[in-house]
Amino acid sequence: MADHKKRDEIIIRKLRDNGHKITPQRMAIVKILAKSLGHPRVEDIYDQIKKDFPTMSLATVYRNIVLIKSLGEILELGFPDGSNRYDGNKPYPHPHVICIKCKKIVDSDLDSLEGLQKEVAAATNFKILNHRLDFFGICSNCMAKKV
Amino acid sequence: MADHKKRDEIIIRKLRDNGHKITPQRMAIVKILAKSLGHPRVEDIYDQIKKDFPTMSLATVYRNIVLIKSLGEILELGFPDGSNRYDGNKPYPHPHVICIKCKKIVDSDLDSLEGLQKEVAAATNFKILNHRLDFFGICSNCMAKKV
DNA sequence: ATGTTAATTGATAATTATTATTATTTAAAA
DNA sequence: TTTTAAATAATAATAATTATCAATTAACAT
Repeated sequence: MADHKKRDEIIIRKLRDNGHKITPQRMAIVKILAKSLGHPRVEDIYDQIKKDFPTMSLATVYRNIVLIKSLGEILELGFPDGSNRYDGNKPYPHPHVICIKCKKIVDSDLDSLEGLQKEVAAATNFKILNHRLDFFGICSNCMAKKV
Repeated sequence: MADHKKRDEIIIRKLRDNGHKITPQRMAIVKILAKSLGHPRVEDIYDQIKKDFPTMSLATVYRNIVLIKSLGEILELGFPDGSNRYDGNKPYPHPHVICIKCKKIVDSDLDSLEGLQKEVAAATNFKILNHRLDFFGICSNCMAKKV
């Protein structure tokens, strides 16, 4: 919880340092991004905030996500099915494990892929800047259901 | 080239075996998927085929991609920016190296991630079925340009 | 505290990629 | 050939995101 508060503050400071105003809507979006552990979608964020800001526009959520993303403070996870989710707590690339049944996303604690990355860079002559690794499968919960 | 021809035939046979008709449009789509090494987009396929079939409908391209994908004969690469590309030659998961400037996609010859996959499965208690690994960077060509 | 101003917002239109619909055509089997 | 279910072309519908623009407001300077 102390961590989440810190994430808020880090993101807000970054916004201020870059000359952006802190509106109540923006603050609310940052707080949700910082505290939610479940990789929320735009709609999840929108729905949550509408409780406090019934007039909140969906466009405002999109705009702020673009902004905060451009500052490097959230990680955008675009999936093959076209859906997007956001991680406001670990804004750097890290492997995810995704349940194809319940759509739950779990962060993996795998060591970094630096070794692989260097290998690939050498083989392809690319300057590698970023990577993305997802594992798709079925979580133990959904497995137990055996539907 | 013999390889490409073989890919054609493999996909066509798979279609026949599953009771699908081989129309000229379908054949053309398969041929392009089988011979193009550049991970074409739907539009690329559409544009190429329109040379031979000026009345080809875009929907036909989509329909056939869905079909061939459902037979496991092409790999769909949905990217974080929402774009989709298709690989008709290596329909199983393999790492890609993508240039963020010129959008070129190179197949990596990395060994499989089976080790990692097992590690992740054990740590998360998931049954892992699939994975996706992309490296993003700048290719040597774009690097040289130094724009 | 108040005024000023550029940034931000809300509302909604536009865009883009994909999917659905439907009348027509056609590949493949009888 | 004839038959028929599958496939196609044309286009409408959908869904997610982005653009537009008039109205509002946070932050700074009085």
